[in-house]
Amino acid sequence: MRKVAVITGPTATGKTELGVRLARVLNGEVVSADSMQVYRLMDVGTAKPTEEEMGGVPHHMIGVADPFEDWSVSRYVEEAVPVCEDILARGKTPILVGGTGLYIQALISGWDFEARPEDMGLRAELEARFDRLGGEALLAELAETDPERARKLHPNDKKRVVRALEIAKSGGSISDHDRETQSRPARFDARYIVLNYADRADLYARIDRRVDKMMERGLADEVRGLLQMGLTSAHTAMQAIGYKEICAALEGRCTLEEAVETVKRESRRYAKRQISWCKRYGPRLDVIFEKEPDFEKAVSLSTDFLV
RNA sequence: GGCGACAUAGCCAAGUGGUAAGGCAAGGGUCUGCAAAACCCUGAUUCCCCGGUUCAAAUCCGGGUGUCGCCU
Repeated sequence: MRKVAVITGPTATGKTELGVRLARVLNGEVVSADSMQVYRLMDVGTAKPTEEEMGGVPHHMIGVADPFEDWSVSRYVEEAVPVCEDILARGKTPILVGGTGLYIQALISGWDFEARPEDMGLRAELEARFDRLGGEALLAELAETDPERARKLHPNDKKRVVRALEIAKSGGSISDHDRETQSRPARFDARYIVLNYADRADLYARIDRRVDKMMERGLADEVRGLLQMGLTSAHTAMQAIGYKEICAALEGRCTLEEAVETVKRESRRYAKRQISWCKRYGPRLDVIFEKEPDFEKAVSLSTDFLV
């Protein structure tokens, strides 16, 4: 009942391929859980599956937003939940594939983000005050309305302190909201399949190789095109690894070679954070590859686990 | 061959007599509306080697080794 298979793990482990293979044997459809593949025109740098790689398996939540849009988890949940429900209603299995932990967690859990319109003016104002007065001061302010949250946040954590204050200003409390959403039952019965490599060095080597391939496939041209369209670092889409660094090179702030090295390094660090996030998942199957990925084995382990 | 400079953590690097800053990388971690984001934690019983001066040396002196530069 409402069973969803989740395929996750650090970047460059073969989530996409396993997703497609599993979709075939399970009669499923892939729902991407990737915060950057949602954007159109960002294909090579986000390692979006090609038509060929999708192999006829329906894929959802890819290229559903314009790079200029302010996309976020809330939009993701808003759109991905109905997609999963539709797949289930048609008697098929949603296969959630991606490395954005927050998106996966938000989708599976009962979290919702509705009824709280973004107030960019307020946010900008709070950010300015944070810069002027410091984190301790704003945290003290937050403590007046949400002491619980204030205790948990670090004074340097500008993003979260500002966010908590935004909610406080509109009369709410993140702690109350969290408690409320936490008490809800999960939306789906998720089974987690976590991909990784036995030896971190092998994963890192794959990441490096993949970045080189992205360059061969024209990542620089893709970034150039986006810049020409007017995309700037102010847009969320430009936070994507591979894009911001190449952008720096195109603007003459470093050489292309340096940018590529930075992309590799940032991708490795990103993978490390993903590994850390993955440790929280519940009913799970760890598929650990040795030197090379073994998808035959991964599929058979996964199907056993899911049935 | 001579002269000079330098030698501090994987890398960059501060410190010039009082008990080893900082940055980057690496590792670990947090995560409820930008998440490929943001944030937190961890590292030299020791400063190229040997000897000396001193209560005390990464810091001063002598020698050695290495690197770089200049000169012949």
